[in-house]
Amino acid sequence: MNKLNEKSTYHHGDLRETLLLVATEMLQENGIKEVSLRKLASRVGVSRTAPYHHFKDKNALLCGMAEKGFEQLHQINKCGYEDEELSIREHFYRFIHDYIQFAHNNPDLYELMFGRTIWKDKSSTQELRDSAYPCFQFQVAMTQEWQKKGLFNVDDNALRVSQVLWGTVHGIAKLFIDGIYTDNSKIDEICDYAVSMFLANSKK
Amino acid sequence: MNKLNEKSTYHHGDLRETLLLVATEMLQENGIKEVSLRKLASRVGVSRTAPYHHFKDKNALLCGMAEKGFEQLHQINKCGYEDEELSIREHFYRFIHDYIQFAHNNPDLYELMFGRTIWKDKSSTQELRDSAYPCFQFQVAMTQEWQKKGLFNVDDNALRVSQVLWGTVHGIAKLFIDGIYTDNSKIDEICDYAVSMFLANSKK
DNA sequence: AAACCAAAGTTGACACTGTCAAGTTAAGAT
DNA sequence: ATCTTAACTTGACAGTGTCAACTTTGGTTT
Repeated sequence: MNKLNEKSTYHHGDLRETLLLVATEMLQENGIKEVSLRKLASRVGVSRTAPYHHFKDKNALLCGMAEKGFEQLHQINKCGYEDEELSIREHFYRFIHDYIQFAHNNPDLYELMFGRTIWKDKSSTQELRDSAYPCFQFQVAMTQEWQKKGLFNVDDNALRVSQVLWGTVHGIAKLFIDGIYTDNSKIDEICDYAVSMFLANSKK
Repeated sequence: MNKLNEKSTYHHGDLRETLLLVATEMLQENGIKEVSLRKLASRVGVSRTAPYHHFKDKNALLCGMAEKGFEQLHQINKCGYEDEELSIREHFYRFIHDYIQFAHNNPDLYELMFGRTIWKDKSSTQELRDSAYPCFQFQVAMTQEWQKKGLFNVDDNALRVSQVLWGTVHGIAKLFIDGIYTDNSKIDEICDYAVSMFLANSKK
């Protein structure tokens, strides 16, 4: 377990974390298609099947990577929300911009986090859900807070507002990172329009 | 070339179409992960590499499948739009509902049509683009028409309105079919809310 | 009618993938 | 000093996409 003494190569010491790290590197460099357990293992300098002592299968590894992604995104949301310099309206702006920016900066990770591969067929691990749900819930809580403060109609169901809101942000993000909206220079402009649309009849 | 005389088995006669058809069946049955060229070929009753005479590679086959999907979706949009019984507002309702319904009915096909696999890295075929772009453009044209008729603010950039609108619809659809929004019974409710949100300060 | 060509379909081969079973190493507890 | 057990390795298997070389066939040209 000595990271300093590098002599003992048989036991890696911190393989699980290293695998997650390097796999995420590979994901960002060449996309999900190039993330194979064998290439990963060889790049980390370990045998083909070593990862199986830390992850049940490839799906579990992918879930682990997505998990870290949700922690990042959650952190970004928190930071924006806790910035006391901003008005409510600015908080809302910032949420949308930061969210889409995150997706744009980490397209393959974002794809992984929200993609079918991980979520359908109940193939998500418990750990993934434990990291993703609080992130989702934080977004609902923020929306609720904004609603209370007059940004949205208080009569509307808060969950629905938040679902439509997240849908919009998620949809725009995906259309960009999947290469269907191709003009990246227009991201901010589209974000701005989305914001103004949501706040069209807000009193604040 | 005789479909009736089934004796000559060497030449299939209509392999390209059959491959697209059966591949799409496989997609709907067991998801993209179970669509392999070899299983497809064997199911069609042809050798492993026969498909290569009709599609450059697997990607081209997938593009071909998506192509058909866009034709379907385009048709659905047209049908809804050309229904003369409906008011403008109802047309708008119908577009959103039909769109999300299509995605919900064909989750894997929808995933394929709009996913990274096909669009990123310029890996889309010319034929796919020729079938997808008119479909996208029709949606922009509809939005423009609605804008003219007073559903949206005429001062806003029509392309932006349409991009945000499509983003919302696409995002909600994806969150459902990817298994992140899990309560399918709430689809209509969310659609309704999205519609009312977009038309909050419409004059019509 | 004979010869020919190009399209359509075949088999063999290769490198790559995820994953299992069985064996090896070594770190830490008794 | 011994033992347990987690971490790691090698060998093996079935499955994948795709290439090259070969065979069959239908239609066109002489």
